[in-house]
Amino acid sequence: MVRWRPGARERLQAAALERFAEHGFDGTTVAEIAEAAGLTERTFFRYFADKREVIFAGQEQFEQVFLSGLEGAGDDHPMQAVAAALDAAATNFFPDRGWSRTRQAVIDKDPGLQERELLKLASLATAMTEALRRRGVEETAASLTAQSGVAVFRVAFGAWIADGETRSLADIQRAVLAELRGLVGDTGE
Amino acid sequence: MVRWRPGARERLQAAALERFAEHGFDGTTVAEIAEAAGLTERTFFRYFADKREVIFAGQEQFEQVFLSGLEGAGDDHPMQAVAAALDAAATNFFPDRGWSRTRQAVIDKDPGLQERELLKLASLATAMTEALRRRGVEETAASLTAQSGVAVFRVAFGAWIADGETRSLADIQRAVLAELRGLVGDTGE
DNA sequence: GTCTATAGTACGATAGAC
DNA sequence: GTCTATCGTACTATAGAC
Repeated sequence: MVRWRPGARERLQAAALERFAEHGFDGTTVAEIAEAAGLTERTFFRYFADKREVIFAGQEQFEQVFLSGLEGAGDDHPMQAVAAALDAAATNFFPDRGWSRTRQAVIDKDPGLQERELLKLASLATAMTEALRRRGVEETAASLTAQSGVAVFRVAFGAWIADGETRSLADIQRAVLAELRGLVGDTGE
Repeated sequence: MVRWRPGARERLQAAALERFAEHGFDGTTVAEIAEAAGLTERTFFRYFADKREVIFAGQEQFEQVFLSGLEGAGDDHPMQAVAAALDAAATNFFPDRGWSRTRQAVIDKDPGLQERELLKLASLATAMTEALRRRGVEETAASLTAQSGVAVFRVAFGAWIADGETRSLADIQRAVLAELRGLVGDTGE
């Protein structure tokens, strides 16, 4: 007989997503999530700094995939390094489109979760900015490139989980990036 | 003898910013802010949905200036319309660099306020996306253009409030936009 | 694991302005 | 009388302190 079953973190995350999807984020208390996972409220907060974090765990890994993609890129134009990072992220991080759809539907219904998502994406942009700086890219350029990359990811991800979409995330990202080039590049000043 | 002084909202905002700057966001309670404004906690929440909102009031006006700038633009390339919106916003909305610095310093110290700021900027991007759609711009292009515009604003605003900076926000924005064009446009695929 | 401060909600009471 | 700004109280949940 074990004193506690392993995988507490994962059980909490699964229970949370399930209940959020059914009763909404505000309609679910931390106590309910903990109980469904066979734990106490106190334990929940040992794993997650706040209630929202249970939806965003694994962020470090997510960021890491982008950064590895960046490092792996050659000594190219910064925007090409970001393109490589997007490719690396798409092929290494999103296995299950259905799960992504459920999770995003939960987030899209709650402003508090949207805030947290934006903070995570901003943190990703900051990390990419710093990585570009380390490659010798100047401050403003690094920041703009990183933010453009995140914008491409956001738009592409939204398309990827749309109903009926069958292309891979990597394919969509390449298409979106090409479109961005056309939009921003030749404005015929 | 009047029962209540006018300008309750403004008094609350001023008291809040002052105290946040001195004791931090977490180090200030709603009750303290209300008391400093000669009101009660209950009244605070009549004006602001939550504690963070007191820092972000006037957002509708801010958004409106961007949208007016967009509408005012001719039948140009979408990115040029966004450039016009940025110009309009810079010339009509930021009178006091010192106040902006204080406010931003408060925000930059608190992740909760950063989240809210990102949500507001995302809401601005959404509004600009919809305005572009109304001009006949296709969905993905509208979203990318709007997000690029907001990215330019963020980077330029950060530079504008930096120590020693003397250029106008409008000037900085034009420079940043030009840099973005160079970065995204000619990646020599 | 218990205790507590704070944020935020719900419903209601009061009282001046008109 | 209606409208609107304020305040009172009681309550729940989050989150941090002990």
